[in-house]
Amino acid sequence: MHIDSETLINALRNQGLRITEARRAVCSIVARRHSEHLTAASILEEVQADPAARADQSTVYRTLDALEEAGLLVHSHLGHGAAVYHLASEATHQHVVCNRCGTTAAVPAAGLSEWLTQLQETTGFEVDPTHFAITGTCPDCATTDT
Amino acid sequence: MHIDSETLINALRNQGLRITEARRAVCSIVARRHSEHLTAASILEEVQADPAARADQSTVYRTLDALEEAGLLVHSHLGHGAAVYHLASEATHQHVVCNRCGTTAAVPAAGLSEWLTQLQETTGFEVDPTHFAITGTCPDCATTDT
DNA sequence: GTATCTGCAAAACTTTTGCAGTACC
DNA sequence: GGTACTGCAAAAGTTTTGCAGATAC
Repeated sequence: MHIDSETLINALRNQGLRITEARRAVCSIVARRHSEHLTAASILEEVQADPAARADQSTVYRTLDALEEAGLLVHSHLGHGAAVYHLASEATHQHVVCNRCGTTAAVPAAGLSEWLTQLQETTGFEVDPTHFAITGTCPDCATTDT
Repeated sequence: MHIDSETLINALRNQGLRITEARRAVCSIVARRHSEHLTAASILEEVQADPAARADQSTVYRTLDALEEAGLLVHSHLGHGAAVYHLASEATHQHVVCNRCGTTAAVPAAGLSEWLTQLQETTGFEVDPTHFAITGTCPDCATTDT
């Protein structure tokens, strides 16, 4: 289910936030590229590439924060570098990340939820299944170099 | 099983690396404080506090890298901030990290290994169970503020 | 003696912040 | 009109790098 730009904008409006060009631009990019691993840097680059919509770095971060506050967006740390952002509605999947090439793969839901439940019961933590990444070595890198 | 400083030093020597005061100092700290969540900053602080062993920031990082290369040390990212280092021999446990207060808890092994095996089979990744952190909200923070 | 290490300093990289001006409602 | 947002610029925090000099082997 894809969220469109308007949905994001409306959600911001419902939070009492003002709708500005910069926010429209960021929402538009986030909505359009919802299936990718968006980093703040790539969003920034795309916003600044559009002469009609340029927004400053700090504005991009502040907008991403606002979207997170509103519960529409989540970020996760997939590796050593920058955080990646996804729509909260799509954040139901987890990732394994290759620690050599950065390739990611989706973690199959099977088995995960039982384990998370168990983890939650044992530790008392309310585990957030959207904010973690698992590292490993992808099949390609594993064969390329033992 | 605790690794002592000499074991680390010897391993470095076996890699053909030179044994310097700075490396001894870092190895000593890592060995002594093996059970803690050591950050580069805390190691640096401790090294510099010892007048007989001061080492520069860059030297600390380079030594930690060398120990990782040698397979004696691993680092993981538990949150938004700095990486934490542990001895590879002790890196058999995983962590849940509270995304509010930073408290960590150990993940019980029960259930984990089956799930990891399953994950490994499905994705083809050689999953590294030592380098990931799971975020969530710890019991304290969950009650403090809903 | 020489290749490796070290210290220093500065840069790289991501993210945050202060502040004066702009624009949304 | 007033408050919230923006852009700019600079800072903060962690990690990396270039280089000249020191040191382990």
